Amino acid sequence: MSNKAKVTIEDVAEKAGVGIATVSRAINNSSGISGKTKAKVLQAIEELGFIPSIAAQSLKIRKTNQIALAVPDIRNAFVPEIAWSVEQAAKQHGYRVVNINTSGIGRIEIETIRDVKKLHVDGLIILPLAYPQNFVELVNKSPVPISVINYGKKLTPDIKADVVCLSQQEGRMAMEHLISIGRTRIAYAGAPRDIIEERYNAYVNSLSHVDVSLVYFGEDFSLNTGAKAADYFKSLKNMPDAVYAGNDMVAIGLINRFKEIGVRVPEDVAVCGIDNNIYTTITSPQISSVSIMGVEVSRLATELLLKRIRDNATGVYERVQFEPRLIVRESSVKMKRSTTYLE
Amino acid sequence: MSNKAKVTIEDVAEKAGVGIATVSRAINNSSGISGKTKAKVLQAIEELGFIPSIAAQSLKIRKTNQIALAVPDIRNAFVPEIAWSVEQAAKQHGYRVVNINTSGIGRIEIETIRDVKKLHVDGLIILPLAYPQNFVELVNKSPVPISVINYGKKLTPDIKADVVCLSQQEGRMAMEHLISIGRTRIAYAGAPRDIIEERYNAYVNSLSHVDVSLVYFGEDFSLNTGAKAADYFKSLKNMPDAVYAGNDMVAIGLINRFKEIGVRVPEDVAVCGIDNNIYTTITSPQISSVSIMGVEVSRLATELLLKRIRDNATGVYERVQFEPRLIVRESSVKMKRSTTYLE
DNA sequence: TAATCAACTGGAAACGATTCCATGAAAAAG
DNA sequence: CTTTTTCATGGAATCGTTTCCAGTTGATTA
Repeated sequence: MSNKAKVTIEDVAEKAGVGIATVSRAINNSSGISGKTKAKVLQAIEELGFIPSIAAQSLKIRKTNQIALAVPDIRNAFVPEIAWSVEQAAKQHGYRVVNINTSGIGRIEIETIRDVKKLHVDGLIILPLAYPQNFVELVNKSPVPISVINYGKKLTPDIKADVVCLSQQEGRMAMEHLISIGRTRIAYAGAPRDIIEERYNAYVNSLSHVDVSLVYFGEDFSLNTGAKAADYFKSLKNMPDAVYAGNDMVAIGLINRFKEIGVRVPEDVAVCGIDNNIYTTITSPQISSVSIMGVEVSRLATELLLKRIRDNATGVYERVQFEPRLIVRESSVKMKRSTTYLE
Repeated sequence: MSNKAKVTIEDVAEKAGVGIATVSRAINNSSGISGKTKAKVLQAIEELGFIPSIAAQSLKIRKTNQIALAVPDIRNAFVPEIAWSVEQAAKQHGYRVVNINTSGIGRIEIETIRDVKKLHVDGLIILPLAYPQNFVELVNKSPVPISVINYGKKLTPDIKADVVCLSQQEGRMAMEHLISIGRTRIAYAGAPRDIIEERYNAYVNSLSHVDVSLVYFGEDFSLNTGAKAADYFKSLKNMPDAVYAGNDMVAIGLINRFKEIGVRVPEDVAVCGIDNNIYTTITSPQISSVSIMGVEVSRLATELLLKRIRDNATGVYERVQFEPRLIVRESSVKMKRSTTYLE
């Protein structure tokens, strides 16, 4: 770590034999500067290794070129690709990303929005989990633009933020897939829970008749629930020929356990999960799943936020829905390559 | 998004009937201010909803309260917990974290270090992958302190950065574990590769005699290599009774394939991986592995960096080694709970 | 009571950029 | 060859803090 004294715009100006205003024009390549002078200044900048003080710029132009990304927990399976996607999109536009983990705790989600100014950012992308009471209210009084990545609750239309979400077709797509491959006794494994109960509803709605013996409600959407569901289904006289898992963790638990107790996937039972999280490709068989389009959703959320920042706009907030996408893998359709992995 | 005019320190001063210097003292609770005045000021701050301009503070005190974290790719299995750990540690000290993905590309690692000033941070934590030629040189001329999370090359001792790494005992620990549970025909699966060839060396050094038929070198450290290794080992007249996998991805590929071809893990073959990445717990059986201590390593790297920033120190750079830790799971030792998952 | 001293306090000068505005030179128009 | 217009240019003000330094006040001491 070396420590030369800071080179300022004034040093550059002196070296180039021009005024500081001119140097500024060269840096920001604004108009009103001749090509010749500009070259001279750029030359001086190069020689001195001058880098403008971002603090000073920020103070003056009231922009930080930073956005914040608040997610529940970067360690959650579906989050890293979102963080990655946001960072890529932001970088393209010259923005840096400050990462915040809210732990899905309402209090922290609240603080993040309320004290967004303390983050020194021009905007905020938030993926809420807790959806605290006053969520919309806080968003609406935020001093900086906000984009919401909404995988949870329906948000009231009066929210002053761009919202990117999924059309709630994940469940239907998974079910249609299982039906389309000729399965007739399709089971459900998951948990009842308000935020994503749509996934169970989709199950019910996709069937003309629900056989309640084929519904397994565990406590949560975990590996464990999947494993227990597998045991349960195996114990039935009349086993299902397919399982629609409420999410991928359940699907993984299910498949692992099925393999242990001699149920073949997909021959005996086809399995389809939801989320298309990163784990779906490391299991064997790899798991068919419905993608929640994390990369696309978060990229758009970023683009919308940056656009709003750039335009300094406050009107006409966007609300975009992505279609989930079915990714067929080995857990529902027998494939040739069952031993080796692609990529 | 609302837009009141910015409340400045002057507004506060006026409201509280004091000078701006006094307000500043109250904010930073510096000395030289009476309790009474301070209360008055704090009251005014509260009423006006004043939040100091970070840009102005940064400009004046030459600190940003931000650090950057440069990792290869947040989507890599072992990275999220590092990012999480860094963020937690930083937050405790009032620092924000700017995340950078280098993609493990040397050019980007170089740029990140060289242009660290453009990141508007007080320090940098970098987890290099490419280790470009001039890595040390660039680090040494960085204008801000750097901490290196070093899972790769040995770094020359003249590097002007705190370095946190692992004692290179991962391989030995995995091998000792397999030996200690009574396995005698221990195989190796992985790839030859300079950075972590130590892992293969550990294999050789842990054995009095190396049976070359038990060494499988694939092209990389991937699931695929693991799957192919499984096929290879199965094809042997005299199968190994344990496999030491060069990393967890190989171990996963190995185990998945073993299950498919009727080799029981751990009964027939015990498997131990390295990295203790997050996938090890979602497979069945869960995988025994040697932890590279990502959380601890990165937390310390963060603490050291912040300490150096705070002390404005340039001398006596730390070089800390962590001991890897063996995590025994189901792939090496038969356990009761093979169906359900803990946590 | 006067002198000394400590503790508060506020004005003003930074910090390092951007940008308005006035100025001068050069180019275009008459 | 003037007069007008255009274009570059630099000086100075400004962004919102922190902090030096000098001044005020009230308490302590002789």
